[in-house]
Parts: sequence; structure tokens; C-alpha cells
Amino acid sequence: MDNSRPNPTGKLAALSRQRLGDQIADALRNQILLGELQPGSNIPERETASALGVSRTPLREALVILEGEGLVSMSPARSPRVSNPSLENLTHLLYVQSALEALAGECACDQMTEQEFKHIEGLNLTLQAMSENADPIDFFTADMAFHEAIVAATKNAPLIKTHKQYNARLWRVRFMSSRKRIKRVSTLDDHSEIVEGLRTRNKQKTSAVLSRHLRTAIDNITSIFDEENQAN
Amino acid sequence: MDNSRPNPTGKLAALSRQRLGDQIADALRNQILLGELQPGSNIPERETASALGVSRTPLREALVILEGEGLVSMSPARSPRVSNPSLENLTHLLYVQSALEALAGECACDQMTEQEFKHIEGLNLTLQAMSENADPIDFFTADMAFHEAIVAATKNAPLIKTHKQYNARLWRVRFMSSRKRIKRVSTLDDHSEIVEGLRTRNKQKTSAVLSRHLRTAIDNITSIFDEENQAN
DNA sequence: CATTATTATTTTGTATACCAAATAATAAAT
DNA sequence: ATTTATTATTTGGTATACAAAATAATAATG
Repeated sequence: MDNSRPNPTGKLAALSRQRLGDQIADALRNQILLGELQPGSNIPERETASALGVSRTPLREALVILEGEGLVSMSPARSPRVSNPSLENLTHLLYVQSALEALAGECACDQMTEQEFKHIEGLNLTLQAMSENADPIDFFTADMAFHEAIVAATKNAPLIKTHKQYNARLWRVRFMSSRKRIKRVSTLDDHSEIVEGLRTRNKQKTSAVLSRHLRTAIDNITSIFDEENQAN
Repeated sequence: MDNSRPNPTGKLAALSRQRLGDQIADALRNQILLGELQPGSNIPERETASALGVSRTPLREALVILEGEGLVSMSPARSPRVSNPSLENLTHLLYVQSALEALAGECACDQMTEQEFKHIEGLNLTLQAMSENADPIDFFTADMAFHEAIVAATKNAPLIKTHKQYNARLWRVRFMSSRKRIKRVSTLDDHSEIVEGLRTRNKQKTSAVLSRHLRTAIDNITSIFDEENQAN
């Protein structure tokens, strides 16, 4: 966060083109997704600001941004907290994400270039190669990259942004869910079907498989919650 | 915006449960939707803050919120501006809104109470009664209320919020589009089909008609843009 | 010892102050 | 008169200051 040192171009860094608030939001978002900031944990303003070497003003700006994204909740006169969504809430998020990816699949059939298709196909191959031995985190990241690439191929900026935000809110449970390697086979089957749908530019099929794929995830996260409740 | 006077309960108003930033965001959002703040117009911070009787701090908070909603764009060292979306951007928004309402129709078939259905049905009847003689603004508001009621019946909070945000960004063009009364007949036909779908809790039909209904709106806004370009 | 009252401290909410970049205005030069 | 240089002013970005509420800590009381 230190803006006073010279940047690579030699210039004095001056005022970065990106506001501090945005950079801080990026940093905090990462910490939340990585689990360094646990759901329900407090984000005290002074402490966090000084830890990042900034004042409370841009930190609060970041918190307001993250609140808008649903990753942080702010109550009056209380420390901001990392959101801790209920199973119901996560289910609701997945329904929306399912609809968004179904739309993405459909639009991608129209808008996707051949190069983009090859990229998506390649990501799926990578995923298949990883299926046997890769770390959960790597497999999960690759899985997410596959879905993001499809959405990106639509060139629909609002869709891409909204999808990204929903992904962030779902990141944690979906990662926990993906640790159950048992699910990898059916995941890969779905992905192959999606790739086939895209190859033939079959909107109906691509859209339907993506929708089903995401709705299946609802069952997976439900079992995650059940296990946690049994443990307690 | 004056918080210093006693509130109706007699207490000193103290710190309102809602942050000033949120209240300001609501006020500015209204002004944008009503067209009092035109697309592309500047929102200078000092001037706007003093006009509202607040300091720049909560005003900036409001601007950051509205930027997240896509209603305002902030560039470094320039005055914040009311977003002025291109036809392409509006088209993209409508595709997403179409997918969201299709999902809403499907979920509403599952989640809607009989009372909620009666309410939706009633809104449609109101709309039909208005079709001949009502003001464009009233007809449009009733049209929007109909769609919002369907989304609300899903009880899916993230869906409701995202749909509301997309509605806000689309408000202006869709209002301009609705001024063409010629479209009212087909609008009402679609609505009646949607009501029938909901009555029979036919997910497939409800979802399909809602999706088509919204995608038709893309053609309507395209002609709005064409006319504007001819005028210039 | 437990429980309530009261005080002290921490923490958020908002306002103000200051700096640097951008724009507007003015002066200088061709 | 037009264009370029330079200065002044405005405006956004960030830090700091202060007020009010919430929490923690301490004292008082049954």
C-alpha cells in the first residue's frame, strides 16, 4: 500500500490511477476468498487500516464496496464483519448463478470466437489431467477458470461482473464442496458435455447442461452444511 | 438531511440507524431514475454535498455505492458522472434481466403463495384498466410493479436485489420505450400469458414467456436509439 | 458471590483540513 | 489575432479530528 516509492517507470507513482479504496477492496476480497478472513470475523476499521498502512477513509470506501458485493456486512456503530451466509442464502445465490451461466452458455454459442473455444477446450483438458492427483485448491481454481472463460466469451460486461460477484460469494462453500474428490468424475462429465455443446454451438444443450451442473452444486453444499451440523 | 432536529418519537434523532451514505444514495438514485440528474451530467462533490446539507464524506460513500450499482461512474481526478450507457450495454443488461426474470418465474411457481398470486393477478388487471388512458409514467410504474411482484414472490433475496439493480439501470430507456403506446397491446398479451403460467404453476411456460417478453424489449430500445440518432 | 450501576475505553459516523492533479484563466510570444 | 506558457482556481483523494454510540471494565449494592 506504500505509494511513495518510485514505480517501475521511474515516475514518482504520483496518484495511482486506481483509487486506494479499490485496491484495498481487492486485497480484502482476496483475504476473504482465501479464508484468511473467516466468515463472521470482525474487520475493525482502525486496526485494519493501520495494518494496511492507510487511513480509515479509503478503508471505509473499500468496506462499502464489499458490502455492495455481499461479502461484508456493516451494522450501525458495530465493527464491519465478513458475511456468513446461511445455507438458504447460498442456495439462493446458486440459483441465480445457475441462470447466469445458462445465459452465458447460450450467448457464448453466438459470440465465442474459435480461439476462445480452443481456450475453453484447453482448460477442460487441463482439468481432466488434474483430476487424479491435483491439489483440491488447484483443481478448484481450474474448474472456476473454465466457467469464467465461458462467461468471458459472451463479451457481456454486466454479465461478467455480476457472475464474478456471485462467484466470490459462493467461493468458500464451493471450494469446501470441491474437496470431496468423489464428485470430480461427474464434474468432468458435465464439462465435456458443455464443451461439446459449445463446439456445435448448440445453445439449448449448452445452456441446459450448465444450468443443471450448477443446480447439482446445491445438493453438494447442502451435504457440506449437514456434515458441519453433525460435527457440532 | 438535517439530523439535528428531534424526530417524531421526541428523541434527539441521534445517530440514525441508517448511515447517511445510504440515505444520500437513495436520494441520488431517485434523482437519476426520475431524470432530474441526466445521463452524462456531472455530480461535483462539494456542490452536491452542500446542496444536500452534508459533508463530502457520506456523499462519497453514496457515490461509491452508486458506482457499484452501475448508475454512476468515477474516473480519477474527474467529477463523478451519471452513467450514460451505450445501446450495446443496455442490450447486455436486458439479456441478463431476461435470464433473471425467467428464473424468477420458475421459482415463483414453486414459492408463490395464493395471496401473492392474487396480488400479481390484481396488478395485471390494474394494468389492463390503465391501458387506454393512463399517463405513460403511471402505466410504466404499474408495469414495473407487476414484474417486481413476481420476483418478490421467489423470496430469493439476492435475486430480488440484483433484479432491482438491473431495473434501475434500465429504468430510463424502458420508460422512454414505454411511451410508445403502440406496444401496450402486446405487453398486455404477454402479461396475461404470464399470469396464466403462474396460476397453473407451469414453470416452463412462465419462464419462457418472461424471457421472451424481456428480449422483445431489446428491439424496442434499439428503435429508441435509432430515432435519437436520426434526430441528431 | 452475584448482579446491577456507573465509569472508562474503544469504535464507528461524520466533518474538516490538506495535498496533488486537472481545468480555467491570464499573460506572453509569434 | 492565434497559439503557447504560465499562473490561479477548482476538484477529487486521502488523512486527521471530533462527536456519539457501543462495549469493556470497574465499582457499588443486594
